[in-house]
Amino acid sequence: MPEGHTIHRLAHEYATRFTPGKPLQITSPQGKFADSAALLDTRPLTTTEAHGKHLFLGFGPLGWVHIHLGLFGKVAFENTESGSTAKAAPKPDTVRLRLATPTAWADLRGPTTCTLITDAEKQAVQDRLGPDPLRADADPDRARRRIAASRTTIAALLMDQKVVAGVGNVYRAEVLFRHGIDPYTPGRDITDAQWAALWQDLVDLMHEGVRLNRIDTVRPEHTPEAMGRPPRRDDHGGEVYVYRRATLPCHLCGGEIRTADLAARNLFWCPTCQQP
DNA sequence: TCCTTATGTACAA
DNA sequence: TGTACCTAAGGAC
Repeated sequence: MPEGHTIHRLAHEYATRFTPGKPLQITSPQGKFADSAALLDTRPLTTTEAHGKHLFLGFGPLGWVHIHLGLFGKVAFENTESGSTAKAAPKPDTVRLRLATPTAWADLRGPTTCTLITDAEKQAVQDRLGPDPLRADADPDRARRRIAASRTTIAALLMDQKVVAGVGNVYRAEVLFRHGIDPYTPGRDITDAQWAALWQDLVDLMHEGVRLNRIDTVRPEHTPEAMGRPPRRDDHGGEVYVYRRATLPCHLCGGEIRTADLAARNLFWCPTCQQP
């Protein structure tokens, strides 16, 4: 479930479970990361960092493991210390990277990227990314300038990691709905006030996403309970206004949610609540 | 058991 | 714009 909130949560999880200092058994059961895993084996994880959808696991002078989950990547953590019985370890044949202590492990499967890189290479990755609403050092004006100069639609710009880092298909659809903005609005037509509100909302929503480990975007006054409707929860575990709700009635106006292809992704919006 | 789909990105043409 | 890549879940049979 990888948008930026997932990656920041993973950075925190890896850090709390494996730092500071304990030597780790580092392997690549699947083999595709075997050479680097051998280099890192028995070393401690020293720090972790997230920028947008990129995760960096720091191993001091040996560099960083750069992880990008892509669409399918997942990390499974297990602690065999507290639980009475360790869950049967899932099949190792797809595990790209395993960090393990005698009592805990973390298995990474299906990432689009898992490579050992240098400080300079890590910096180069980050230099290509826009501001991340989940990072304290983010400068929303950098994103603002790119958007203001662009004829590309705001829906496409929000997904462009060079513009804003960490926003994916769910947050993009939801934040545009929450501000009543037509996804096809060209970036240059987004006002300063609209951008300020979008950014602040992304900061709030994504922090909430980290905290809850899911994407919830429906305001309290619009929940099914508040609206007098039967309770519900979307497929992905949270509650949203438009994402993957094509042809269902809009929570606010009751009209049909629409979907369309935009840059090879599914866009969702309410044509009534999000007017040009 | 097969088919579709997915919260992503990179690269070729 | 199309395609390749990585994995697993859910639904149709």
